[in-house]
Amino acid sequence: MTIKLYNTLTREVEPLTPLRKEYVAMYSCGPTVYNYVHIGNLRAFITTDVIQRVLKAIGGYDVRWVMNITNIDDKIIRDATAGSAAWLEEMGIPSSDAKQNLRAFTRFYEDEFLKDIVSVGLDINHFYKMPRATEYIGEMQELIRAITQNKLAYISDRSVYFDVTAYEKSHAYGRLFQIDRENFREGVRIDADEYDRESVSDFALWKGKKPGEPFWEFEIEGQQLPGRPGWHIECSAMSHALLGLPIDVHTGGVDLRFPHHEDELAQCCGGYGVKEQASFWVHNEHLEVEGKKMSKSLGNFLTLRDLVKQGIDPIDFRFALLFAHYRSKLNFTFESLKAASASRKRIQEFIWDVMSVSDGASTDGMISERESVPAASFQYLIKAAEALADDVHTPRALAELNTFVGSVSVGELSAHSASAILNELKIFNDVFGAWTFSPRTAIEVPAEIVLLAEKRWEARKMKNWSESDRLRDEIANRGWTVMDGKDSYELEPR
RNA sequence: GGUCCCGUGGUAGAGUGGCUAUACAGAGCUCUGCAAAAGCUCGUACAUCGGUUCAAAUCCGGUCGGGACCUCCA
Repeated sequence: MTIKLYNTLTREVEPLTPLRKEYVAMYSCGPTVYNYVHIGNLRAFITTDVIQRVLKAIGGYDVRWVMNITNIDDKIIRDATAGSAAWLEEMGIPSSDAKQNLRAFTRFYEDEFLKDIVSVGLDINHFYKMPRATEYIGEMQELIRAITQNKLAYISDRSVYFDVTAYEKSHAYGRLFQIDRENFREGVRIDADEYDRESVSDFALWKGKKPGEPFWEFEIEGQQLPGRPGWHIECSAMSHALLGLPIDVHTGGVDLRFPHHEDELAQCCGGYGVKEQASFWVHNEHLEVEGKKMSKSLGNFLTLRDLVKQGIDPIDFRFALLFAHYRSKLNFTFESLKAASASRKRIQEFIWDVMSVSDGASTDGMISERESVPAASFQYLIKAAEALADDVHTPRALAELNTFVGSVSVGELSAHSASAILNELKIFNDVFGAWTFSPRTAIEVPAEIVLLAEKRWEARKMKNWSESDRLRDEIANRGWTVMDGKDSYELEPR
């Protein structure tokens, strides 16, 4: 199925035609590892994961997906120094070597990041590469030299800056974001750092070292400029090094359109001489918490840890996000999370019910069984797939999927049809990553509960309703629900 | 100051000129000794004011409200 995506470059939903025969090349801006990621960050990673999965499961493509780890930047340097309040015991003892501290500090948060994305349903095996910025310093320096040779950069005060004015003479700048430079907001700090640049729109490609900071040697134009890379350069260099330019899809949060992506694009065009860095630029909207942007001062700043502490299953969080389109702002509330959780369980129960009818015939990955799915219901699955192909419209796909579930009477299903349905649902789960197709795990019931239940069953057989109800209440008080069947009962945790 | 987005039922969230999702919660019913689970049914929502139109939640304008971005925030 052809996949359509909204492209920030054209402001339109367009069909994706991969540039290469073998695979779709996709690059996603990853985390800056100086803290735990918050749930807003996670939306970006879950979105990009789902896009990647749609390309595979619905588009039928192979995908080479790269997500970078930014392990060098101003905030990291600020926090990763000896004596910093942000330094945690788990990171070990800070040394006098700035680079070593940087490494210990960033590896810690990198590991935490990986744990977090895995728990919200990302599969590390889906990544073609997860490059660390500091491992591509050489490639970045190459690119900076190329840009400088093309007269699109200048050296000032031992740093290197991209010259936007020069670039604009031969290229369009502001393709992803309309910039109104005449009306920069008054009072906002224009110069975010202490480096010298000729124009406020210029940005640093390379920042000269300051005392105590980690640095790399850099020779350019016959000068030695020890320092570190600017923020935007890493994504340009790594997407080029690992995937080759242009790539098919570049993703990130809306806030990255400018300046980060705009500058990335300019660096690629100005340095590598390509017309495009990516065919598609895809940006996810932000997540809000209780109707407000997440911020520490509002006290609505949440990490995955905060949710887990409240007993929330990270997969429920993932699922809750998919109830909204990735380009809409999403209002995260605990109530909607509960709704998503119940909704996810309902489909899980359906899957297990169908599994119990299925003949277990595995036709994994084959769609030849489709005719076995009741035709009236099957159309909903088609619609669900179409919704996913149409700019990854997960809420519409879920609506169709729910309608599908409601349209199937599991009891009337043949074993063969049940298997066919399972195969179809597996394809959707390749996108949603929200369900399991392993058998229901039996839950260990404590012996005392079993004893009470047995006593109750006896009482019930004797039609001693009052005793039976009393025992049920007692079992309920201990956290279990009894469900009576025809000639047996089941216990479930409440 | 500039640029832009949004306001849909109790909640979340689709729809973007007529057919009006979906989920959760809630109500009623069926089933059940009573329950639970499940199934069925239901609510008649589109900020507000005006305009365009045979017809507007959907297009246009005003108002009110919320939000984002404007140099290193996903």
